[in-house]
Amino acid sequence: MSLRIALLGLLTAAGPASGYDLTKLFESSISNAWQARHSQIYPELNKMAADGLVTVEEEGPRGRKTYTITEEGSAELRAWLLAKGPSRLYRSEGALRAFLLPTLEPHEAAALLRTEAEAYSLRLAELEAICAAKSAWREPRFGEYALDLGIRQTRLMRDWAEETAAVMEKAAAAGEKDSPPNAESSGGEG
Amino acid sequence: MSLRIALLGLLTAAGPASGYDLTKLFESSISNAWQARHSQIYPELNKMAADGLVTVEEEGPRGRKTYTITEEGSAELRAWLLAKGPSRLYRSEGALRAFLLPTLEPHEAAALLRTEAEAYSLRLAELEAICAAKSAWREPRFGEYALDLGIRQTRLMRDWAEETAAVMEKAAAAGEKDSPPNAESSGGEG
DNA sequence: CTTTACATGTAATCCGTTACATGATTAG
DNA sequence: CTAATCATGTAACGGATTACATGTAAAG
Repeated sequence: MSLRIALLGLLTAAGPASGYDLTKLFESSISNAWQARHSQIYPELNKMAADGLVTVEEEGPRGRKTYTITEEGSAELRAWLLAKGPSRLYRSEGALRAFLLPTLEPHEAAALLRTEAEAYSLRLAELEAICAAKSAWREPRFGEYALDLGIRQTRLMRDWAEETAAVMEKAAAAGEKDSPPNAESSGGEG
Repeated sequence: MSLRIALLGLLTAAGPASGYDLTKLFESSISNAWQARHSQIYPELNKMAADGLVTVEEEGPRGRKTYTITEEGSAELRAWLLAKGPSRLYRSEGALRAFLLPTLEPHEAAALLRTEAEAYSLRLAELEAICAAKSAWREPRFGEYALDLGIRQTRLMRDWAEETAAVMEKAAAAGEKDSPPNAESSGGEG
């Protein structure tokens, strides 16, 4: 369902667009929250057309089909947004990796975190560049809020990675993986 | 692949466990980053056993099978963590919703954001409670870093939602959906 | 003419969710 | 005896990825 909703949102925000356009829009705008490849988008658009949520208003040069959202499509999008329900589907390979890092030796984990932090820095720079030179949306502020969110999230990941790396480096320096932070008395626990 | 890795990680961190245990561990620990139901976990464990990544060391009362990670399993987990590649699979229905909010009227969006913010507040309280009374992991600090990350992310979402709600409320009060923030001179930019 | 970008699709496979199905053990 | 919890599984369906497949138009 989410893919369908995302497409309806993009069509609302960017105006009529082809599957090709929507594929690129996905990458350049919404990929921070959701991802889809053209192989998923094209069939979905066909289904949506069959369901009356979009129409093909115009056919261009090389088989290009320009989709326009219908009233029914707008209603569907609106209904989805207004329907509550804490349907919080969330998956992040980055967070999963973060979770599993302590299964490595501290110095290994620290090194990885530093690398990750750098990647997040780069990503952050990209996002800030997009923020500076943003494309023309039909809806003026569309994407701005989400971009803001994306920047905040990326910054958070970078900071977390760096701080955690620092902690792990300290642990590595302190000697061992299993030694607790306070290295004074050895509390015997099973 | 991620599911398999997550299970290997949990078996490393928590020690031998049954599919049932792992299902609960998923919910209580890693659900902030990844989700899986028992219907996915049980078959996966069987496949992993077939692949030699885990073994059934012990069979308990009602068909209970206790899985233990093997050397091969540890190697697989380790390899996955050390193998880089910015394979950042990320999906968040919450972020998607955020992205699409500006397609609503500002006052509607604001109301939704307030609701979301409240939900995040609750979630935050839950996570902080887990943080206070955390369970005993085999690896001492396992899950701590990820929990810290989860708390930060939840707080970020709450704050973002509140701030964005404020902006939208202001926009709603200013009158219209399409009026830009600076209502003075119309800066002409292409 | 050749390369690049535009443009759309399908098929095989895998991942994930929901629903169905079963039964043992424990606590009251 | 009954209900709750423990414990494992399968089947049907839908969502997502990868690879395959095709062809047009524009730019050099």
